[in-house]
Amino acid sequence: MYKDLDPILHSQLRLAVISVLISEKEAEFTNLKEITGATAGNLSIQINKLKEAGYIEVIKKFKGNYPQTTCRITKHGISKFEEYVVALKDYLETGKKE
Amino acid sequence: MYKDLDPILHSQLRLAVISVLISEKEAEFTNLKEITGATAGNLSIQINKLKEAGYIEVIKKFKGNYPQTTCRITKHGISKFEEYVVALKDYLETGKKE
DNA sequence: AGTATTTGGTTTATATTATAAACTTATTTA
DNA sequence: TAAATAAGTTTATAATATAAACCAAATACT
Repeated sequence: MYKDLDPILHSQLRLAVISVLISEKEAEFTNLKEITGATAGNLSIQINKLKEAGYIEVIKKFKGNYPQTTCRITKHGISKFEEYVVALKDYLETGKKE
Repeated sequence: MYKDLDPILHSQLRLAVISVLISEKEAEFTNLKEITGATAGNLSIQINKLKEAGYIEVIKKFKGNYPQTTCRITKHGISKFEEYVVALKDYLETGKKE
């Protein structure tokens, strides 16, 4: 009961990024920015944290003349997300505690 | 998609407290401390935040010679929790976004 | 051609949160 | 009567999140 919630994932923006990457497998910075409604600065930092933690990989290329940052979830990221969802269930499912 | 997560509830300890109070309707400080594994200081602060936000009510009495702090969830707290659970689902349910 | 604006970000600074450590008041127990 | 325990609160510090400022290059205006 009440296992610790992974602090990397228990953050609205990082969780949203991972959520997108779980269902889409790959997403660009600008796309993530639009979907999440985050500011570029905040997104930049949170993407870096997810990268540092090994939850995502970040690929920097050029698309035409502009830089392009693409994010992809890693296996580690997927399994951490799954753990997080399981842990969180205990907090959300009420009336089942003893 | 990706509605904002209530910052009052999107906190491991406050969420655990609310989760307990949803299923048990009433709990004492020491009991919450034990269940959540939190330090007394942290719990004291988070209980106060929940009270300030009107999510719980705090009743201070004496049990024998010792002070006793009892927490109870309010209607507002219940509805906020329900909203939070709904909002969070979008982050957790994968492969259903468009 | 020169300047303003946009794109796609990063870095730095600040405000907010969470956590831990120290403290308080009173009560038991040795 | 000194030490330990109970039940917290307050203060200080560390961690996070957010916003604001900045940067380099590209494109658009005039």
